[in-house]
Amino acid sequence: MRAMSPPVGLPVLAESDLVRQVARRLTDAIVHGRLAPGAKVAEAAVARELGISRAPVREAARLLESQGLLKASPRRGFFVRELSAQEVDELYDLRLCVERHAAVEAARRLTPAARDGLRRQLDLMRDLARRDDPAAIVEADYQFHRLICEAAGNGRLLRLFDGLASELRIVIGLIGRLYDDPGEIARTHEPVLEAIEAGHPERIVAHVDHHLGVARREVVRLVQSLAPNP
Amino acid sequence: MRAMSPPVGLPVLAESDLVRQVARRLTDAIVHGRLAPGAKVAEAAVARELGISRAPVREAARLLESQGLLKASPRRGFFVRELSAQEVDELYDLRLCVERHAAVEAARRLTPAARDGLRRQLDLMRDLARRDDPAAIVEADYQFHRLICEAAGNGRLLRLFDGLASELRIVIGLIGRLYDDPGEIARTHEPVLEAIEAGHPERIVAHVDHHLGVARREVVRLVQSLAPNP
DNA sequence: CAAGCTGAAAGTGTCGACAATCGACGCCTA
DNA sequence: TAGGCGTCGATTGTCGACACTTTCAGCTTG
Repeated sequence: MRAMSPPVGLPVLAESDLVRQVARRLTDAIVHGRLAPGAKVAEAAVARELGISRAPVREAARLLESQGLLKASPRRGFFVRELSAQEVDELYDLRLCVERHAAVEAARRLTPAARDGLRRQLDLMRDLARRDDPAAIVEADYQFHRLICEAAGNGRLLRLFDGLASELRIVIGLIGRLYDDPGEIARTHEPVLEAIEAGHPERIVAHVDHHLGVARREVVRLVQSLAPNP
Repeated sequence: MRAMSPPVGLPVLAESDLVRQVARRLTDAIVHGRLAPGAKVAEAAVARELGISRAPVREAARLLESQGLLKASPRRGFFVRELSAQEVDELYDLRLCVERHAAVEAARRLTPAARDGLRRQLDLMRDLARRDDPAAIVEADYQFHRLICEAAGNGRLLRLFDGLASELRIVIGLIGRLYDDPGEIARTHEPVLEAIEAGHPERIVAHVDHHLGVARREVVRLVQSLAPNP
């Protein structure tokens, strides 16, 4: 039942729940850019590399397809999703929609613990900005937004945010350095948190809009510069 | 540049993709109540019934799991998702968030064609209300909201709406008769469309809020009355 | 009579195999 | 030399098989 052939290289996966593990590994490879957009994900190759059979790989691929990380082309296989500038724009449109709501809700039911978590995350970002570690900053940025969604107290909203964010990571992981001035991130996040703490819905929406608007323009522009062909 | 042979080769050959077909059948069975919430979906049984092997069934089940229609329990199989009143509430929260945005965007870029489509859909609902066909009314209701999301011109938003709606269908299909007064549906939709045509964001949001708020309370109440036991 | 144990049946997780299909390469034809 | 056609290898879609788990009915026991 276990793979008998001695596969070289990668550690053989533990049994059961292979699907989730494969999905995690593939996701990781995609958001970290080891699998570039458009790259083919051959089931046989993945299976060989992990020392398992193709069945779990196929199921994991379906999972990632439904999350928008892979694209299935019948009879041809799975490919890492390619995001056009317009699709990135659409994604940010939804993020705006979702995060406005999340921030307002988070303000309505802000617990001291959630507030502290957000403050700590902001401090962390300021710290990372000083050290100039682009990857860590992007991660911390993501976590800050995620904490807001978490504080909104709607589990499904959080899942939705994760889905949008993971799709965006396809391109963001590629970009590497998202902002020219790392310190800018902390500065644009701060008013968002302040507005949440103050609890003024209009100010919250305004600041979220501004912050995401800046990020959106940046990412869209970078995506366009990456793929300038029609 | 090469000249592609047939400029319009519309009929893509029937994808021999069993997975999609199985997914469609299972989805159908769930939203039409033939598979009740909590029911076990045994792959072997489904495969036997359809005369195919288990592999495509498993993949289809994963697909539906990611859509929230099924729930996977490791080593035990797949079960039709059970929605608590709170989860339904959360779903409506997201619908509110998404449909507000969709309606405002739809108003911003309303084409005559989209406007006509919405008007026709409203007429259809009025018609169905007179005939008192609950299932058809629910379907027409769904289509009206979907048209608004379509008019918003964001493909991903539409997919998101479809996801939320299909989850809600688990319970709505169960309820059967959603409103006591069928004519009420048309009446609560009308101001939404009018606000969209008028193009006043605040009025749009207000009417969407009101309409969905009514529906939400109704569905949540019915779900609670259906499953008040632990 | 209820509770716990036992064993078999059913079902899942995974595997290797096989036919159908796709893409690429090279050959033939103008 | 450019373009179309057939063949070959590689990959996908699907299948049946097997070991391990879970479930459940029937039996034993307190």
